[in-house]
Amino acid sequence: MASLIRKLEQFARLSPVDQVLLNRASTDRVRHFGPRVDIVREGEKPKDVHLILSGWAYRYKQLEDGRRQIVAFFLPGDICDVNVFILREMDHSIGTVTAVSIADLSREFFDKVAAGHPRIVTAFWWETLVNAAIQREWTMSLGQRTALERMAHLLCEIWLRLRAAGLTQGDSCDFPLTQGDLADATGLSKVHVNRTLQELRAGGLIVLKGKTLVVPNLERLMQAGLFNPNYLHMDHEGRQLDAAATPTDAAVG
Amino acid sequence: MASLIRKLEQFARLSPVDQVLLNRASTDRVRHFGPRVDIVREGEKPKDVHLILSGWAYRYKQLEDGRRQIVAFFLPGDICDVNVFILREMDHSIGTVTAVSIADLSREFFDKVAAGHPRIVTAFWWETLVNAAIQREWTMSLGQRTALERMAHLLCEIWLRLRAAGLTQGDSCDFPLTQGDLADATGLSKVHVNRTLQELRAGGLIVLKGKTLVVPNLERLMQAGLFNPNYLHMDHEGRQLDAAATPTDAAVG
DNA sequence: CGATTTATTGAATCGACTCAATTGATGTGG
DNA sequence: CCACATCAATTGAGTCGATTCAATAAATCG
Repeated sequence: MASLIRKLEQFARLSPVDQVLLNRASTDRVRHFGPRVDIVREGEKPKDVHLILSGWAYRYKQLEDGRRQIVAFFLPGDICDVNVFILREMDHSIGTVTAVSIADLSREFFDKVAAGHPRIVTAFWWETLVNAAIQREWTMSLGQRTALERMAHLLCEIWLRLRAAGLTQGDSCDFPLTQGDLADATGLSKVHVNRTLQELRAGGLIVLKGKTLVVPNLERLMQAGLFNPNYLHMDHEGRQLDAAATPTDAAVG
Repeated sequence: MASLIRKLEQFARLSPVDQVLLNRASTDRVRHFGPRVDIVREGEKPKDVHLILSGWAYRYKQLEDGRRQIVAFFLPGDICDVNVFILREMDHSIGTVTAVSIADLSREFFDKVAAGHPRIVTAFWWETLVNAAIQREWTMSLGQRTALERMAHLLCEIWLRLRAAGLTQGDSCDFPLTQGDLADATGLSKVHVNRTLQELRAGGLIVLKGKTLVVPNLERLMQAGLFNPNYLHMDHEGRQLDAAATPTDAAVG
């Protein structure tokens, strides 16, 4: 599908044959889910790899006593976990935020890719490495950043990822997460998320209302979140150093 | 080297040819570092993949103002990041705790593996997926677990990983981390780490003195840390196969 | 439209932090 | 091998960021 190819092309030049393969894989076995539903549950045997075609989802883990941590967000074009099926069981669950469409990618698809599509292999490695970097950055946020920084940082990450996927319109975007979701993602309480968002609003860093987020000045939000975009590794081929200093119009893709 | 092969064999059966290749790669270009030294720095162009032959190291990120987060520990047999060199620059640093020996694995090595050693490819994917799972678990810890749970959890993880590498002796092991390291890894202050360790000691969950850790009762420590080992994916099919190789003191250097 | 979820506000509390000082290890050079 | 310096661990006291509890207001939905 468009946003996956677009994303992967950021990194590796895909041949027409590569693209045909990806297109076929992403239209072959498609499933649809409603909002607030589990796609995958901890303990299950992973059968396929999931490609998000549309909608938002998250990866989460839960403790016996109910404490829940969202450990990642999935946006359109994201692949849940390249090659997970080599593991015996899932160590986490995946749930939807909005209605979601996914394509199931089979083991056979990956075997085929491995056998004859080196560019896609490289692109998948890149996706994997970036996801790992994002996860590290979350660790950093939860360990070191204050509530305000953490929230600002998360919003920057989502914003840049949405923008790279072509899902922002000017300085605004759809934003279906509730404050409860943000709480589970940032490790804060719902109440404190509310207060933190108010602080960001008061500083003119965001406008968040209904299910729309507006970022009037990405630079300032990045500063507030001590956000350094290097970990997203959106800067390959011709892109210059210092993507941080480059304002919004340096859209990716 | 022994502990890498041992680890990978846990997951995939490696052929003699596979093993020769790995052995050659891990004795080919070896470097030695002192304790408390950086092996890799944020911003550098990743040139090789590093395999830890001996010693402890960590991956860390740092903010402008000095706040530092350790995001992962490396123990003997660990590979820093399969395939990192496809990224333009490092988004984090790697530093040593003790003296460390590493082998540098080149791009050519990985190309060779990809071309003719499917078992190693699978094993590397497994390593990658497990590392990702560990990172998620850290996110969970930092976001949801209390100081005590967090510390207990971290100690469990390190313990199991050391044990899998054959680096525990009965119920004790070498433990070169300072309370400052533990603070940077758990997102707690040094003072609070100290108090948390005392609490664990008082509960008889650990004995930590000098640079030695004793875990008298792993079960209880796991309970204290709400530790579920599933995320380490140590339970796979391949393990049954080699009943011959028993976990004794297989040399690590 | 009532029902339910989501967002907001206030007040009291607590876990973890900072500051600051002391003790205990470890290490090094004379 | 001691003396000194340094780094790591411990303890106490006061503070603060974020939490919990609790209630109300505003959206959203069937």
